[in-house]
Amino acid sequence: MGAGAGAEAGTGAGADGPEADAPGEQAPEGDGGGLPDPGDAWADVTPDAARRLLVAAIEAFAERGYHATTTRDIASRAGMSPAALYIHYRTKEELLFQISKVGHQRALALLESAAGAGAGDASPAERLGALVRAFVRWHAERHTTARVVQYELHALSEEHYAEVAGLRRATEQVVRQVIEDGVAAGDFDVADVPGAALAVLSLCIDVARWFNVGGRRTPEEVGDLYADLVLRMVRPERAG
Amino acid sequence: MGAGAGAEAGTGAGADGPEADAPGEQAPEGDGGGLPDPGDAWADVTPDAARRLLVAAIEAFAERGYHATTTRDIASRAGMSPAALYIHYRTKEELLFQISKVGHQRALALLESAAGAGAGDASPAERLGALVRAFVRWHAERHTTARVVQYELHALSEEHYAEVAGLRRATEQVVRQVIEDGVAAGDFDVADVPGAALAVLSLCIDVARWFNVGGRRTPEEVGDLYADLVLRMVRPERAG
DNA sequence: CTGTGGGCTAAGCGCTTGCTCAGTGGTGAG
DNA sequence: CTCACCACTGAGCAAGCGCTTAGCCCACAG
Repeated sequence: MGAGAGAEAGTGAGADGPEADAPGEQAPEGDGGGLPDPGDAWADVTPDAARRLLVAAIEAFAERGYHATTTRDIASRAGMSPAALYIHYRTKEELLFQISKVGHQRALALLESAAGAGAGDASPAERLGALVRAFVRWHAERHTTARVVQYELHALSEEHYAEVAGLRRATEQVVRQVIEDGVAAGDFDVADVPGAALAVLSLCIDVARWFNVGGRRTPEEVGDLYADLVLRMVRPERAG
Repeated sequence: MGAGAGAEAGTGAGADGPEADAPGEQAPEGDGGGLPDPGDAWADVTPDAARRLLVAAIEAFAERGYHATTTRDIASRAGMSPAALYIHYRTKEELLFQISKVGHQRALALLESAAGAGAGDASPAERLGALVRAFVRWHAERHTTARVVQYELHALSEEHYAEVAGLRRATEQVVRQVIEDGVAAGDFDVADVPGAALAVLSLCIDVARWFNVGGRRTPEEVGDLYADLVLRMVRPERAG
């Protein structure tokens, strides 16, 4: 549903907005509500209690980090007793894995769809622009989920990490391919394709770190800005 | 006992190296050795025991995160009993604050020196290139420290965070100023200066997340690559 | 009505956490 | 030598952790 208040702020690198940051309370919650992140995005998770726990975990992990979040914290955010968590998830780590796996899958699907948009007729520049716009918007709009997805990897078990790492490699491959297509078509001038792909992904991912709903840019604005910057990075110096 | 083997691994967005990720061993270690990160960089911290604890904490926080690191872990890496930590630091959080504060101060000093290099005669493009090269190299070479500096902010107390946030704002201001100078001189074509500054900083900072010593690029190579990409982002489309 | 099944809770187990404190051992002044 | 000094240790405390268990409640089948 989009429309949220979006924008940014962060303090990230020094951020943008006033100095709005601090662990926030946020989530107005509720059906008609505003915040677009976890609420409706996980509507397909059933049963209801499992979804509430998942959403609560996303918010807690994003705010405090996995290790600083207790199972009691998650359960109480979901309005349940601590023991209820273990009816739906075997361990706290499995909760994180679910969030991470599904989050990565959705981000990858989004990227593939944007990169392949109008497969036959879209130019590499259009495809790269669409890809960046989509990926940035995802990291901004869903920055609560994205923070868990991008910054809590180290807390996964070895096997779970390996599974997620595969999705991450696929993600990078999509970006690399679009840039390679542009180079092959003569539309891009890029000496180091893997390096450029790395930079593009890095730029998009880092949005999750600094983006703040109270800031001055909407997810759409950041997406447009970044798509422009990325296209400048890869275009030949003298446009032709 | 100097350098413990430290460090970790990337996979960031898909990282760099082959697929080298997973908690890695690497660090050549030793006094004459290779790893440049914490060892000699904190040589001015005294007494000796306080420095060993600080270096141990940097490595542990970078590998596992602040909350997943125990005081016993830090102490044993430093070759001491858990109680010894409290002779030199009041709390575990104060240890983090020392690392974060000094790390931010050094990064800022580095940036200011690079941005002001040859103050009078260097062009904005040269200054921006030098700035990016220096900042990226710092995040790559000192990526263990940089990871703590950039990704453990949330674990600071409110007052300590506020102090560090001031340093971060100053950091952003340096980048913004160089870009503004370039725009004023007609050397850069940037519609949104704060937005471009944000992107530049974001790109540099994220290096700490994905950089891996076992990867295929040296800090210098990444610095050169990124300086080139950033200059393309801000240069007028038809170079003049 | 009785009986069954499963989502859920109160209580709590075993363990680890950050941190403390009485005491030890080595060093340097007198 | 004695003695104060202090970095440091061994032992351990209170609190909080992830997770388990026994049993409650209530919808639903018969």
